[in-house]
Amino acid sequence: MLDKSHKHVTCSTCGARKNSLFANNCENETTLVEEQKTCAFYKKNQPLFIESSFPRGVFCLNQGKVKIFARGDEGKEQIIHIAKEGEIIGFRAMFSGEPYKVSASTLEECNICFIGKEDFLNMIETNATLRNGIMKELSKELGDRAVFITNMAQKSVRERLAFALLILGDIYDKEEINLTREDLANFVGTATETLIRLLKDFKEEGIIEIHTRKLEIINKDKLMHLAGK
Amino acid sequence: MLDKSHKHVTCSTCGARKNSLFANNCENETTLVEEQKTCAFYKKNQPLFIESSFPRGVFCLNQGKVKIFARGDEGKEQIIHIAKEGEIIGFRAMFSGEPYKVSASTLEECNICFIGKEDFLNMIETNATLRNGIMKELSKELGDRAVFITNMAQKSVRERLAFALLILGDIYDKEEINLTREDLANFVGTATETLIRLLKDFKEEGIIEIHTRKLEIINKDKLMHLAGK
DNA sequence: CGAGCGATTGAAAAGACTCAACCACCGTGG
DNA sequence: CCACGGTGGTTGAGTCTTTTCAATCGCTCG
Repeated sequence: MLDKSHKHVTCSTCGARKNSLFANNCENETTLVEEQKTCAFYKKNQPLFIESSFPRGVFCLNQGKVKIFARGDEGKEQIIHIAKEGEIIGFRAMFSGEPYKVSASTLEECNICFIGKEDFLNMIETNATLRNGIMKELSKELGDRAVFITNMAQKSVRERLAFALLILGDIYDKEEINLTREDLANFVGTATETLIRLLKDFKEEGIIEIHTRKLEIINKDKLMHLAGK
Repeated sequence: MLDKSHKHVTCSTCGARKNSLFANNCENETTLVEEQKTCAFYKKNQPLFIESSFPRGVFCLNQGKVKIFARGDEGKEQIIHIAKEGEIIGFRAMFSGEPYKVSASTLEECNICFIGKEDFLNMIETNATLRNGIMKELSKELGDRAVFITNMAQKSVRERLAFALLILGDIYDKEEINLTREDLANFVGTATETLIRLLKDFKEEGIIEIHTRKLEIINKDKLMHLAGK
């Protein structure tokens, strides 16, 4: 549980920054960000931004998990990515000149800082290291999404679930995976019922443990094999 | 048919450049590119680069169409994008530091120029307009791929085919769509047989005309409706 | 003219989805 | 403290889309 009273995060002492694109900022750059940002506590299931609206800045995730998702024609969510501590969220739309093509929403209680568009773009313009980091990140994600598309198109739901659990295992690291069945289904790209049946199979095969809603990966090797790696 | 003897393209007179990210280059920048690039004629079905190899530079498509695809575990291609005249190909891997996650291969006879990695990265570093164009492009594609993923996960094959044909209609512009059934199936993300059956349906519904291998879109409105737009 | 690849068709099987019902846990308010 | 309502989780049955496999066709190129 987060300390809800502590809503202000200081960049210079921010633990999440070490793993972020701001990691290589020097001291006066950090101070600059510190002055420009605002900071807020988010409850579970609160939106950061919504598809088709226009971006006003970027979000810096200090604590918690955030889902990035698009909505299909019937309104069903497709989760594209789950962001964890240290990630900067929403910078894509800073450059594209388009409205957001995805939405972002907290999966749990979060501490999130905000940097305005102007400030962020200025930083990009003047700080080559940061800029290169951003370009690298954009590029990496683009590659990841090519793989994601291919998985969606060619793998069975069972294989995709295995793949998804591996990704989630990394994201949740030492914690247990903690998502609603619906969110997990929307990440895998399947119906909730199908997902539940497959989880049961995985459990019976000794691949995962199910602790009510939380999932624990028992046999990572088997998962990797299933995912086709 | 291309004039195969004319293998050299001059940037300053290159028609494709007008629609490219190099469009805003000033004269001496254009001269610079001109000096650095090499130029080649490609036959049909020739690879530009292959997944998991390391990038040596970027490709500038002067004439023709190029498919960008990933391979699934069984080797089946998933076409992610089809590039046309004016597009710069392979710059993602310039920044990511990773090997290519996709392959590129010509779909027809092409004229393609090549700019080495060093030269390209220098240009990016010094030319802010070009750089911003690249960042914008990376961002746009990232957004497009979120939509692509969602379509794959949620739409039926029929809907995806409609969607694909609309995209192809734009890419082939005034020409007729000219792909093997297999390539089209690998773009839509389905089996070749399924694709063929659906094409037949579309034809019977007066949506497309089939001229042996080439396809002509007759009723774009109906397609848009089918694609769920 | 024949080989071979790409295109097409049919039939059967499999995977996944939908719908409907039911359960279980949790927080709320009486 | 307990009944209530609601959300999220689970199960079963039936249906439908899509895939797979096998066979045939037909054009094009050498």
